[in-house]
Amino acid sequence: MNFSFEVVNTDPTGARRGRLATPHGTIETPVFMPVGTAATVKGMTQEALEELGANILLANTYHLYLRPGHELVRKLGGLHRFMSWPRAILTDSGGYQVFSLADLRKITDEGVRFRSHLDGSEQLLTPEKAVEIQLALGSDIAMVLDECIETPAPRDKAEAAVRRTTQWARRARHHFLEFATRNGNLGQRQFGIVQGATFSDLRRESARQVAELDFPGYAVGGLAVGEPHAMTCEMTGEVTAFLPRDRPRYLMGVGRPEQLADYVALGIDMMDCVLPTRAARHACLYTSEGRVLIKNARYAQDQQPIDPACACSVCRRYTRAYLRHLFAAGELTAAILATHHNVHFYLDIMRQIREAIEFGNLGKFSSEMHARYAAGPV
RNA sequence: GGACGGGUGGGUGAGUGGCUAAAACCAGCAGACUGUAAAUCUGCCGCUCCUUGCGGGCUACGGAGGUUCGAAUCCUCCCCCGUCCA
Repeated sequence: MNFSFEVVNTDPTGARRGRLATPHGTIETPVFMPVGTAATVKGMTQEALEELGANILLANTYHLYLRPGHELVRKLGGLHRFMSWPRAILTDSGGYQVFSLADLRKITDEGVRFRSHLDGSEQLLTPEKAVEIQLALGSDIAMVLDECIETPAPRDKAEAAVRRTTQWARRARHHFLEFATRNGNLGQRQFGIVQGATFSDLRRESARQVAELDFPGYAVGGLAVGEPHAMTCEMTGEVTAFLPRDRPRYLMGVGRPEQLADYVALGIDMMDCVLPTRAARHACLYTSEGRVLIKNARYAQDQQPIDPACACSVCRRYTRAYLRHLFAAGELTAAILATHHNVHFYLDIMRQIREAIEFGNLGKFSSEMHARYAAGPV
């Protein structure tokens, strides 16, 4: 199956209903991609993800490079076969680790030197290396290595990150096209990434520069890393206006349940976030009425499901009281059930968003979500 | 009956004269989490008062007395627990 993207519908807000075809299946967009950094969505099996209708997962270049190693994965038939995931995979480049492992790395124009958090060994990740690792993994979509910085950031730092991100994108693009031609590529596509922190002009400039490299898809990076939601939206809007309409747009690392529709309304087609899975492991459950902090004493005798309006298998079978007990007891099943529910909830939000775009009432959906989540934990 | 060892905040358990309302861990309560170094991290955790502060008062280290400016810490007696000897 060839890689292609088509916008099948738009609504007045600027939201797009689309279809992204990959070698591992066609994805209805806007889409939310559960994060499976180390070739697993923590707390979930691949069969469960398939049942929930996840059509694309995220995995991480840097983490899989360190362990088990991209060459091993290649030898074992690529990431899809290795982890037995027949649907699409997008691999992040390690750019986020530039941000999150700030105290363990050093950036130069050449690339990023990491001190491995696993064994302390020094590792060099370059734009070219990130390309090669991802080709070995065989993901459907490979991200270029970028420099992700915190927000708010000083102007000069943001400028430097944009300059380097563009420079790296150029190198990554060339290397990808050349290396793939020489060594074979089973249909992987490469996405560019826009940076620019919270500066509108830098965001626009970054978008313009990266778009020149003619990627089949574009990501907006470096957002939701400290700035307020309104700023995230403002910057996203600045960028999407400058990206080609016929290519998928991926807003990296977002968001909270009530924020997803906002990004979609700004023309975003793809999102990913660790929040549903991480929060689940930390006993934070997302529901149609807001967040449920299931460890709270108030749920000790609550015989309702997590979310009475939810159709997931966990809500059909287990009570809040039982979930609370599992968390209190430190049982692994707590994380498994909570993760299942939250991922279902996120994927269901996306289903509703896609439907809302078709019916032209995405704005209404968005304001309802915000209203329900405004009050804090239920 | 005797010899040792020991009794500390909900639990385990540090502390052997003032820096101790008393370490640490657990439990409990609450919160955070946005391209995952996260089954993690943070705060509170004797009672009480207020002008919420490195604030005041009270109570507290088995019990009762005592020494001392000052005691969970030293002394005396008593109670209880454990081990061993009769």
